[in-house]
Amino acid sequence: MFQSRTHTCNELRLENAGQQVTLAGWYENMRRVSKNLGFLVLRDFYGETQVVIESEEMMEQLSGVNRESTLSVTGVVRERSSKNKELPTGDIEVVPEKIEVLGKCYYNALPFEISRSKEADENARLRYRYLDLRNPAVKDRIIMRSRVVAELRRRMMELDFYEITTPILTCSSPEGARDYLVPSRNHPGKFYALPQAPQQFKQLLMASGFDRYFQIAPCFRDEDARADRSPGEFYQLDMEMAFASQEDVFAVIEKVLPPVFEQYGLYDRASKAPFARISYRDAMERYGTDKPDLRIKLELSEATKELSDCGFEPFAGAVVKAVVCPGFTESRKVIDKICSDTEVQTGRKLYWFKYGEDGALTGGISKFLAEKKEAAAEALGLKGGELVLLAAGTRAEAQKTAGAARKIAASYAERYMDKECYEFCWIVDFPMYEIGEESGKLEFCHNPFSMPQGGMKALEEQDPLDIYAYQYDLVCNGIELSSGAVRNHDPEIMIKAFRLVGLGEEDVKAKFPAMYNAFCYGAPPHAGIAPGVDRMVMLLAGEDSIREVIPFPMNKNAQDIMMGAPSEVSEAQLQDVHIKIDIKEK
RNA sequence: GGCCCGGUGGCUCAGCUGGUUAGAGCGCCGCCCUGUCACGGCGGAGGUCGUGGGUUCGAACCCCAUCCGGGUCGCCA
Repeated sequence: MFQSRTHTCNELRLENAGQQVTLAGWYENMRRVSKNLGFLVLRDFYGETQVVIESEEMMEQLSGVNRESTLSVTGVVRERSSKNKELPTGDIEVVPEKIEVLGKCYYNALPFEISRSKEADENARLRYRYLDLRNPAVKDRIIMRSRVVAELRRRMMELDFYEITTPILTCSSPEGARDYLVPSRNHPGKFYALPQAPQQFKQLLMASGFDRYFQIAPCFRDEDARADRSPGEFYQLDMEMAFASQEDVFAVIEKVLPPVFEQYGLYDRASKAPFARISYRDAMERYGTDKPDLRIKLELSEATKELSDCGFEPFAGAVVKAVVCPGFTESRKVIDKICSDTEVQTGRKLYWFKYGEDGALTGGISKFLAEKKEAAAEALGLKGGELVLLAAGTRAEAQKTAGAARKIAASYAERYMDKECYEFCWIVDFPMYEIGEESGKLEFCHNPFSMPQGGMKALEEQDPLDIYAYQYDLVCNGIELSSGAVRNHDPEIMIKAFRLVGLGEEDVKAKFPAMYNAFCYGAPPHAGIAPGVDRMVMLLAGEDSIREVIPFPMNKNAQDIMMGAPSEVSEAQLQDVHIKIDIKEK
């Protein structure tokens, strides 16, 4: 048996000098100064400690040991003659009497340098994730995630929410993302599905009489990955409240999230309750997106009336949206960059002109605007010194392009952005229905379980396209953290809502039998939300890739190249679950 | 599935308009160095330039195909 450690590698200080100690950890590095003097760095979960080698014998013993082997070091703590202020243990070193190799590293060339693994090839990092995670900078993200999750739990419980687990093996749901399927052994030809979210179960908990539910819930969706969307599986802070309105849900989130963001995030400022509430339509008009970054002080202006018939061909008969950038002093080069970046991102052209201190129009498309100068200046509130960026097209195209230009302009000119904070907002009043682009027919805009604003009366009397849902998104710094809704708990309203898109009572019963039946036995009005945990931690850590905050992430193609998942299975296993493989050749 | 970017020693990358023997830093090996802390100095090993085909007197570089990785659009109630 090896000697137990007496201290961790981040524990010893000057006052420990003279003590006999045993440390254990990874052999990170050796700075060899001579034949009989070298400085070995020992690293464990907690930190690192310098071990000074002063004998030729011990130097020789270690010359046969590869870095990243695990060692046990027993010796005496000594004050360093030259201290390292950068290191918590930098005042001392351990003079070893005995060094024992606990776990040999068999390779003298690693796939990448541990301390620089973040620069290594993604594939190598994933394949050797256990080496990647030895890098403190990588490991710290995972620790942070653990602390954030613990803090979210603590705060939810403090608000009388109960964490309740819901099934992982459940049934396939007809809407939404592709399911992950699990074949059933006892029921030939039938399948379980992994839940895309605990949506129906949490609503059933409400119908069961639970008042406040939450769960750090694993969710499974078989959809393609993005930098901010891990393939296959992810976690949500899923919550639901009975006898609750939209405002009740907002109040909980506004209480729970800002302190966690301030405590664990890059920035120590987060929005205070209440967060800004912006209707979906307003968000599109003012920011050109339904997930606005409110740290950017610019907003879109409407210039259709003044400019659509100014004689500039691309504006003719089009909606024109403008981004007015006051006090713009950057070079022509920067303006060109804003335009080209916007075009790359949206596929649409961005136009511009400058409004001088003297009221003169210069640059860009200014010569087309001479006649409309006064009207435009008034409509856009120009005072002098502005750069005006212009986008044209259908309303949606102009909004989207100007929205992108707003973000890009702010990224080139710092004065338009107070970067060092977390700006939350609620996007509310999403339309209940829309005309599907493919079908050309009326469809649910988001979630068929949402309560239409105005209830049955709205469904019966209003144009479906004018009906809003009690459906909301939580947005922080331009990132969508969550959708949520006041649910439709009334079977009659549910059926009516489905009727409008051409589905009937039988469809509701067939697709969501448990929920429909449960709601026929007296259901509480309820509402909830489910912010993405991975995405929140990513935002707090300032990481651009979601893989940095997941302990064992899959690659873009939903493969775990370390474990080899997905993998083939034996014929016997397939027979057990009544599966025949039939792969079509390309 | 579409589009964009990339693939060059173990790792990160440079390599111009196609032109001698494909370079650098890190790591590895050897020698030197008694206080380093990204230790330093000297020397060395290590390359089918993703793969296949083509153009050319000549290809890491140009063309075609293909594989792999990342990003993005579709998709994600």
